[in-house]
Amino acid sequence: MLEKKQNPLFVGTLAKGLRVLRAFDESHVSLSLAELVKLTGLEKSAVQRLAHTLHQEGMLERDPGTRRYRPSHAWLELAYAYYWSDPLISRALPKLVEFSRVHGETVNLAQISGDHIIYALRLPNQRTQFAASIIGRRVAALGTAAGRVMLATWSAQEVAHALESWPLHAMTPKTITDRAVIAQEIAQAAQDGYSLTQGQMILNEISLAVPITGIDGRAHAALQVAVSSHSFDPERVRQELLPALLDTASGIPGETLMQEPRS
Amino acid sequence: MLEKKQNPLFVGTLAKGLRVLRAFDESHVSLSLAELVKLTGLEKSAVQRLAHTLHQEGMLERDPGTRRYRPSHAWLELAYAYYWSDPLISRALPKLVEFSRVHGETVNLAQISGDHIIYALRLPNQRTQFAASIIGRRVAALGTAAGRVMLATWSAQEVAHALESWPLHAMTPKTITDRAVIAQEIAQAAQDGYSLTQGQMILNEISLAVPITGIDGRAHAALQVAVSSHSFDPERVRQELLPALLDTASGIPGETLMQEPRS
DNA sequence: AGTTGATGTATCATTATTTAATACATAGTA
DNA sequence: TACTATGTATTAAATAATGATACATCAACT
Repeated sequence: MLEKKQNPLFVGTLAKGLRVLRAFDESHVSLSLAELVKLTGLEKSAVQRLAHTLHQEGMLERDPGTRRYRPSHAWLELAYAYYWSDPLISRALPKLVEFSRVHGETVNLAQISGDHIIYALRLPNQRTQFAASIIGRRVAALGTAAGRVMLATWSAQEVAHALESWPLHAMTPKTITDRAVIAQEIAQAAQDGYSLTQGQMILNEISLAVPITGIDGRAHAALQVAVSSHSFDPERVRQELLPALLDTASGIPGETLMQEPRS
Repeated sequence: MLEKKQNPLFVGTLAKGLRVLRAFDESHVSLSLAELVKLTGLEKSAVQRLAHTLHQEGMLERDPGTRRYRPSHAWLELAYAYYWSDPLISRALPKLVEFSRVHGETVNLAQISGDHIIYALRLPNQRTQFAASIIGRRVAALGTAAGRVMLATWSAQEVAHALESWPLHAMTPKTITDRAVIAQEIAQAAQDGYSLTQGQMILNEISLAVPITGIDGRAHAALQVAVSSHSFDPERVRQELLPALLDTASGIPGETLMQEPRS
């Protein structure tokens, strides 16, 4: 039915079901059948059946009154399984907790995910925007200190490729959209071993990121602290937070050397 | 192919795909094709196709060397969508952050989910077990202070039903498995407005929970603090933490009165 | 009240898709 | 080298998903 022919191993029905799940996001917190039809582009009958099945299987809640579908607790259980599956998480979490406890500032673990970063762990400390406090958020990597400091550990070709092809979205009036400037920032981060941004995601926010590097020196994750520019200026961040953050990051091995044994 | 006949709206293929996803948990962090076959009970060919599709669609990572499948970052994105969809989360989060900042102790938001509780928000402060620090964990409700204090706001019939039919698993040598004793605890919690347990989930841990009640007085969520019995005794918890926790919980409305508008 | 339009629900013949068996490929072990 | 377990590829067969359609329900408007 769809124009795109695939490998015979491809199960279209499952892919469609996933499209229904992924229709939910921060601007679509609950969806009616008709809305699902619009968002997924699937047939009304198909959405009816898929949503029914997802509901039966406990993946979607349904409001009996409005008949709208919502994500279920199962979506949090999946995150739980993810956390166990990613070996970096268990190594990083205690260090983040310790940093948060000592410094009382917001600290995050970001991982590269294609051309975005995703926040895998967040320990919010100050009042901040909701989106900036919850895990799973994806942001264009080039626009973040975390993304830049990871790129700073990569090869020149990889950086060049990222600079010309990765997306970049203006989030605040101060967001840098000039890729040449970002190239500079990455080069600077490569020298300094950290990246610091101001007001890129949220106004009046200073963000400091350091890489979590593996044995080959390449980073796929970064530690990041976010502070308000009302309480900090960049210099104070460098003096008070940077050494501790570097220290914390160095205590987190960036790579696993062995595979999991059979279960 | 399965013996169970369903509503014609039920799409079996999608349900099978979900079974593959749900095969991953804390003791199955990565799975080979053969292991997926065992765990899901599906045909090898089916698993081959479903896993292939989930991989194509970005729901499963695959190690090119070992050919084992793992959860992908998409699992965290789903949690992100969940957080936006549940209106309690955005109301509770800033209060939890504030509590955590002021008291420096671990605080959680638990929600009832069938006969289990699920930890929807966690702000760990002290070093503690990994499982106790990450969101999405489900625990038998009767065995937790949070579950008991929620039940304490329910009707006598509901409590009776829960006491006789809900599961209960011994996690530590001190775990109470006598349902009569738990009945007592619930009755006590109904009087006190809080529930306090010691060493039920983790030895040397004291857990204090208070309900988040809606206008009808029934709770579907609870705030819970966990402290080490090395630093606290129950009396000190009651004196130092309980008033603040009650205060925090009372600042979180437990129910929404209006529905979301169309998108 | 009655009409209209939008949404959710139910049914069913058609056929495209999944199925499950099998054969082949590859890798690790004895 | 042979053996076993695991992953991959290819089919014919028929099951199970499809999508069109009809019906039901509800809200808004005249």
